Amino acid sequence: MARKRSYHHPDLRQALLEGAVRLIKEEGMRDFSLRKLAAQVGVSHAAPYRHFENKEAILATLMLEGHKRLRTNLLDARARCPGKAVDKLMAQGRAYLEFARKNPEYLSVMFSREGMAAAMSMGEKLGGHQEDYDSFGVVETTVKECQAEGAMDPKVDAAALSFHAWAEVHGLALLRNEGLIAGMSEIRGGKESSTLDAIFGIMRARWRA
Amino acid sequence: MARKRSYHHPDLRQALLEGAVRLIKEEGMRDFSLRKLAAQVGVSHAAPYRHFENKEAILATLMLEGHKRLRTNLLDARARCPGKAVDKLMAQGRAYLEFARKNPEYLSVMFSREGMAAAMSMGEKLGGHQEDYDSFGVVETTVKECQAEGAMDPKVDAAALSFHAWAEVHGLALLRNEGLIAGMSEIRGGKESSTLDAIFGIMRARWRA
DNA sequence: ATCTGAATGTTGACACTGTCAACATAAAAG
DNA sequence: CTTTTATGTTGACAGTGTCAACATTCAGAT
Repeated sequence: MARKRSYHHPDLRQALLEGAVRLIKEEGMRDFSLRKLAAQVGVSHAAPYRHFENKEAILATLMLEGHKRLRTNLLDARARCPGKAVDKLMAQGRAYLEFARKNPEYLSVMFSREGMAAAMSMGEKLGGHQEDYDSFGVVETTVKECQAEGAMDPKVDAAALSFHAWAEVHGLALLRNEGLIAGMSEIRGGKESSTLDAIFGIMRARWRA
Repeated sequence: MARKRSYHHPDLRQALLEGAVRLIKEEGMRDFSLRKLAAQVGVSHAAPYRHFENKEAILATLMLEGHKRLRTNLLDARARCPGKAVDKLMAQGRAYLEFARKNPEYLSVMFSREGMAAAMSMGEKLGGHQEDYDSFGVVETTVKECQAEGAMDPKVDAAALSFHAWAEVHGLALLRNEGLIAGMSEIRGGKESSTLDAIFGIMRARWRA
């Protein structure tokens, strides 16, 4: 019977965030509730309000955290991948999908609700480190490299190209997370992984100049 | 003061579905509640349970309805577009985006929650008309036409190609519905529509054999 | 060390939600 | 006309997000 923690929690804010991730992972985004979270952390049901304005705020924080992690994953993928910019872009696509598979709880938060609207307005409060959460910017940078290397048309708007690449992978990640790809693959007697490989093959071929 | 409707509603089930769409459109998916719906339709808070098992069931029905509508939109787009299969595919992409813009309430339902899982299991109850809800199948058919016309590699799995095309547009629709594209375009001093046009230009160029 | 104010945690309430059981009424079947 | 079935209503229950009032602990000034 570990003696009850002191009246003041050592770092409740952090404990709440970690507990939220765990809870969402276990019971899914839909059943996530503040009261359960408070109970799980071992604190009364209104305590979270000393650290977060409301439920949305804690989710928004998680969303920012997710973009931060995604960004480092993308950066890692680019750094680890030798070769041309196009290959780096493909590597980032795979990293995105892997992130989505391993952290569905983050992805469901990152692109739900008013989405980045809350994150954006909150990002301003966080001081000058907005870059840290700019996962999209990583893609855009790589796209520009592709243009510089002549793999993509330099006359086309880089943002449009980046959005296209992003949407391509983002849509794929969502469809898979909802089980659509697995379902379809099963119906046709195949496996999800092979279907995904095929799709990436198509992407690769299409992106080559 | 129209006299109070008879104790038995002429067609409560349909009224509930229509009311749900209206409510979701007005107040957004998040604030949608059964009790508000019941009140708006002018019926007591438990009445909906005579027509739907629970809240999810009514949303699932809406989801099916959405896929049905999307499907007809895609079919229309294909029928209306003369020319090669690749052009028909592009037309379907634009139709998808238009549907997403005009019916965000449907889209948010169609691809939320366990998504199609509920719809699939429910679709079986609806008898042999499952095709009517198979919006994905329309895309796959067109892709196969592309292969037959030599615009796409016939050796590549048609399902993989279709998923790729679907994800491409689906991701785009979601990013736009969340305001991301509009936001980015604004930042760069452009308009959402022109950004989208650019993206479609890219898609078209990439899909050409 | 003591007093004082701010930070943090708790309790109890409120309005709201989804859902169910018990009841009431209308329509259909016999 | 009676009985059964379909449909709508009322009232309850547990659970939710949120707030105000209260309690406790910590930090800084005296």
